[in-house]
Amino acid sequence: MNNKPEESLSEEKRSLNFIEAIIEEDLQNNKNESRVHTRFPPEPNGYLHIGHAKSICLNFGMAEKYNGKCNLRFDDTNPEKEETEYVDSIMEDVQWLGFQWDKEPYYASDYFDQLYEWAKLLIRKGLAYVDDQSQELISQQKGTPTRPGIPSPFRLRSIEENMDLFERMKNGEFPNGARVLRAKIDMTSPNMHMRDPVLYRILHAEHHRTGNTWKIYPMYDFAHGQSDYLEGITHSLCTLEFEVHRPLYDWFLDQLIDTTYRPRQIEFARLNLSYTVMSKRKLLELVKTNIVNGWDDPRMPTIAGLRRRGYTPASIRAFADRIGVAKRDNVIDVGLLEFSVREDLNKTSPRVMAVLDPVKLIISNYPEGQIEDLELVNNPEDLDSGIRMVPFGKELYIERDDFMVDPPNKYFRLAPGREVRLKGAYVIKCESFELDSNNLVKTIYCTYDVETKSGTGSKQPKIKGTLHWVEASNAIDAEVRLYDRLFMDEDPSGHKDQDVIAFLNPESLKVLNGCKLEPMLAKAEIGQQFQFQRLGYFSVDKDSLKNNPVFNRTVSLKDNWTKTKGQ
RNA sequence: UGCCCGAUGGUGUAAUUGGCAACACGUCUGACUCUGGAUCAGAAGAGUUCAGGUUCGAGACCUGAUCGGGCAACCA
Repeated sequence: MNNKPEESLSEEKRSLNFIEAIIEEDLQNNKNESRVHTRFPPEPNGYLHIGHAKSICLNFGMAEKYNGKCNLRFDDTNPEKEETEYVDSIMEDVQWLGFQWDKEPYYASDYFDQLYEWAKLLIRKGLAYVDDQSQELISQQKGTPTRPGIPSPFRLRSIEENMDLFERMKNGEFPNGARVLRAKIDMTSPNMHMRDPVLYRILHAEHHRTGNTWKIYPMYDFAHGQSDYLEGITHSLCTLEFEVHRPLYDWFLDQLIDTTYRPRQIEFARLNLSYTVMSKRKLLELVKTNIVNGWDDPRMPTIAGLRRRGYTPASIRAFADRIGVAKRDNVIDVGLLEFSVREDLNKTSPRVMAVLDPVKLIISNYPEGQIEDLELVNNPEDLDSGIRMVPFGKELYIERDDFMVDPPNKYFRLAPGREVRLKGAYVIKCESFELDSNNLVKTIYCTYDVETKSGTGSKQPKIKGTLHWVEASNAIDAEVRLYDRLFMDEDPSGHKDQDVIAFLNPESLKVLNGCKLEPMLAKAEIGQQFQFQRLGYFSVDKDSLKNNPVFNRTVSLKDNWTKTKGQ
């Protein structure tokens, strides 16, 4: 596990976040035998995104830090939305991030029998009843946050009748929506969740694991706390919107369990990222409407998308570490995520030469037909990475951006009469250039000075600019995909009157063909990562073909020139 | 107009029993550089939403207000 940034952060005396403070207090008080057992409880109804990554790092992180355990539990109580495809992707993503759950993955559906028994216990205790009313009626009677609700006419049904009806619900005697099982709590509670919440609904649907054995399914509230209890969870971390559910979480446990052991729900603020949408519903919509190419489209904030984009597990963990946890709403600058990958990739990825927008450069005084192999350092940040040979010759490609016919004086690159260093090769001087019929530069003619050869050359003049290049006859062609933020608005979901679609960035994907790469890249394998010198970090996409590798730009290098240029 | 949360530089997070606000990203200088990257050195930027109160002393405690978020799915 590459966790250098994490290490360096934790070496300093880091103050505790509010969850760590609670855990340490519990530990001191010997609460729950001083165990720490957390869980990551996704619903398998979509792919995990960077917001889940925060939760994963938190839950598994707390377990690691306090020598505890962390379960993976699928919260699969709604068969209509859940699929095994999602279960698989979630397991893959959690492991890819570098975490391993305790024992086997668990499922709320593992507890359906126990939950059913508990529901009957509630009925026997006179704390639950079957309501025959329609959804609309129940919702009307619920009142509003400012107005108390009124009791259902079925609230006073006998225990026997409730038991009978509930069993028949279970047996599938009634159609969807005909009846529900409700807790009998308080229809006037200021907390809407305590106004006789629904415990079970009738759903004639096939469940991804239990198939057709169940005709009734528990609601989240009736399943979550009890599942925590059954798994021995001590600290049940969830996001802020569940804060008002906590009294109910505790109420069920108090009614159903008589041990002193209790899991405790603690809420934290979910992650928001600028220029990004995070709701599963909206992400699903992007996928379904083909605005992006699937859940793992590199523009998606999904873990699968980030992975395909070239983000590393270590960089995401470092990111999660840096953003911290608290209870106030927050919007993290995507720049911080980008910083985290750059930081990681800078130390680990080999440098290579790639010209994305090639223009031909001819060195007039270089021997015709001569090719020489030059030694290039693979990664100056990691001397163990060694060197490689790169062919150099009379005809090269350089980046179109690296030549200007009439440059401003702060331009350190090539221009008529100016000198520049070719990375790892020679200093060249531009003598002339040729335009095509569209007035675009077609060929640049230079001369070189043999004496200036990198490393061995006797002349090492001070030269401001260094360009990357690729020798023409040995270059391989590639497709390069440049990604930009998917949305142009800082807070695309923050507009009540407009859908996020209105803020899509039309230039979020630019596909470049005919890019020229140094020959060793022909052997690059899917998922491999490189720094294209002076351009950014790129990783080999799964769409790559034998003779047409495809590279995704993970993130560009920081670039002061674009900044100066823009001023 | 009910209940529950929250409020600290541009953005996040910190300040352990109250002792004159720290760290990271970003921004701006400068050095260095065969990546306008990295690295290194430095700077600017908040007096902690507001008003009262407790105290020798409050970002921390109390009261009230303001602002923001959440809660009325047979979703999670």
